Amino acid sequence: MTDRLPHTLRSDALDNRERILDAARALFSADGLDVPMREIARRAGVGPATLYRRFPTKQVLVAEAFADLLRACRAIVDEGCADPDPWRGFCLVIEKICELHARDRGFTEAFMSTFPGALDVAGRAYTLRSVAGLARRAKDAGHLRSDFVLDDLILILMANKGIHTGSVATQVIASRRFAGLAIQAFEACPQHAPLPPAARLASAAPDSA
Amino acid sequence: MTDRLPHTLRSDALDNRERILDAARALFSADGLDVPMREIARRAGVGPATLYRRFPTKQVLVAEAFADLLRACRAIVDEGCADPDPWRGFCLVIEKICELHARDRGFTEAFMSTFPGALDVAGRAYTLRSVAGLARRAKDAGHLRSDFVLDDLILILMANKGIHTGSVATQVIASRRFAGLAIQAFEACPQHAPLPPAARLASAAPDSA
DNA sequence: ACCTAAACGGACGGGGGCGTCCGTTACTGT
DNA sequence: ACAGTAACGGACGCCCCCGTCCGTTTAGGT
Repeated sequence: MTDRLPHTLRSDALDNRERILDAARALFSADGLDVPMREIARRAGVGPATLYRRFPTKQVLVAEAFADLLRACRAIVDEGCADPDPWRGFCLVIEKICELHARDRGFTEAFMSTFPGALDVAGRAYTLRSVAGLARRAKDAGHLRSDFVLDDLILILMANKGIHTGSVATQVIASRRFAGLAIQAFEACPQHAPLPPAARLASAAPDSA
Repeated sequence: MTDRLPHTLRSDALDNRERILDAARALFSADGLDVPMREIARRAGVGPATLYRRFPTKQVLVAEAFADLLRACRAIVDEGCADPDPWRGFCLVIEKICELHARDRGFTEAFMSTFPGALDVAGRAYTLRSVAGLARRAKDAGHLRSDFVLDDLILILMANKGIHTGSVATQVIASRRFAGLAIQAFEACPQHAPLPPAARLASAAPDSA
């Protein structure tokens, strides 16, 4: 290494980085995002300085820790959009994302931007647009109620976040039940009473659905 | 006053007590339960010691601060139960309680026993039983879906808690919309797909509904 | 084997919340 | 008016978290 600026980490550094991410994922998942940085460091078997050297701010750590889970989230949306039956795809998105959030408390907080900007906004906007298209098709197929707006999905996700139980197991069960209720509410139905107006929740919503 | 143990407070003490409760209500309502005790004291214009003298623990303060709101909550349930149309009463309970929670963040946290034991369990159990009776009648009338269980109501309340927005105004709008969706999901409907099983959330539920 | 710099982590100072003690203030009843 | 005591609040010590510095260790190229 005769050159400056080594863009490659030393083997031990890389190892520690991986252990830190593992520890962060485990703790965030169980206890939410507000675990002390030092506890992550302790669990990873490194000093606080090492943690801060690798991830200068908590947001960076959160973003890196949940990068693949966020990818999984986007994959779910893509899978739903790929379904030939738009209503089935729509239901699948709700069910799977609710379950994902039920399994990981930290991810939910990160996803809902408790830490603003922790997750990339660009991808989020794109994902929202995909879901909007899916909803459009589900409406045209006559399965999704016509007064559904994208904000309703955000609303449901936010609401799902509020479900806290003791264990992850019951959390998942409760969340599944909730998703079932939500789907029921979204399904087009002849007796269809008009809903109260929706609140504007998503920042970007060019045409609402 | 020649006797010991004055069970009556001095006038200034009583005044301060009232100001503390007001400050606590205002701050809890806006920011949730985890505002620092000192900030409540500061806002009330008293020293920290006075606050701790009057309310030895935060739970006591919370319980006293939300006593009347809790009464309002019970009044809503009573009103719903008194409605000759059980389904209308049931809807009213959901709508009003959701709105109440939307208006006061601290009350929601207290109600959901983020602080365990902050609100009296006895009254809660009684209230739950009342709602159970109401649900029973709404089912018999054929308006509430038959697979509804009391835990679903808890679930909805927990979910409603998860809805956070910037202002109280949008919070209420969002919560109203959510209540509308919940009611829609609970309404008996011919196309009625079976729901995923419910999780056990309420501690006391002798016969579930 | 050796040298260099990357990497490490113990330790520090700062900030904030908590609950309590104690000297001072000011109600209240005579 | 006065005494006596309830009530007050500034200040203290404790703990936990944060982010950084610096002396030490160790990987990795020669």
